[in-house]
Amino acid sequence: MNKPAPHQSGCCTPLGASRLSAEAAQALGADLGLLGHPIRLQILDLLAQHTDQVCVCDLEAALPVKQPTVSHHLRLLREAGLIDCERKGLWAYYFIRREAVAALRARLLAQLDTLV
Amino acid sequence: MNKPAPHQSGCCTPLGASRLSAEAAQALGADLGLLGHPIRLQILDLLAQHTDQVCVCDLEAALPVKQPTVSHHLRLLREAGLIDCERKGLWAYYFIRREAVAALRARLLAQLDTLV
DNA sequence: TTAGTATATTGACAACCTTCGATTTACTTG
DNA sequence: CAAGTAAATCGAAGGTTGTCAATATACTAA
Repeated sequence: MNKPAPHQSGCCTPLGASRLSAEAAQALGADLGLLGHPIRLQILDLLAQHTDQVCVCDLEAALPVKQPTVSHHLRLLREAGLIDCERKGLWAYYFIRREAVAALRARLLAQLDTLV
Repeated sequence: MNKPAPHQSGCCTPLGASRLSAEAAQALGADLGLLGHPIRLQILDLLAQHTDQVCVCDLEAALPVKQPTVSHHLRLLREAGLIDCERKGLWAYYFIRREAVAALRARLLAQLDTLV
């Protein structure tokens, strides 16, 4: 991305680079973007309040979207490592990976702290 | 959204409702979605590391997008109350509203804690 | 008043995301 | 084996979001 010529008049002193690199902002944005969807938040919440595994059919029943959509969001959360599943015959049982959620929480918190 | 008939076979015990209501999930998702963009994160970071106000032209110089795009993201952040600005003649000086960021941080933290 | 400048807004376009019907896959059971 | 079922995947439609050129706005200064 080529920057335009700076202003000629002295409105201000030029800033240094952001502490947050473009790559770091991209990564943090991806984390936040993953969490930033109501269905995914509800899935995480449902899984978080059950110590045992939860069958997909129960998630479908608790959520206001159809089966392929639930499956899609489960995939995104699984690919991000926040949840995992175990297949037992026909059924799939999902569970939250609390250590991954805790790590994500810690990362977000660390970044948010620098903004306050 | 009409739910399909539940399975006939006993794969599991039906879940109760999520602790996170659909509305709460929507609101939390909006908060996260606002933060979940690299340019907005960089803007917040740039403003956060300066105690004084920052001229728009400096933000433009520090970001890899063009002027209207910067203006667009500044508007979203301002409408969310996370930043504000003061116009001085031709120039606009933006600043972070640390108490609003802190409130957002607290809200996110409270919700994330229930997931761990 | 005229020319010039910084920022905001508009409008159009592209990229991305979400959703769901249809289908496939993988399994169980008769 | 064939029939049936749960979940994943595919593919298309619709919606939202991000981007920028062009323009408008609001101000300064000659």
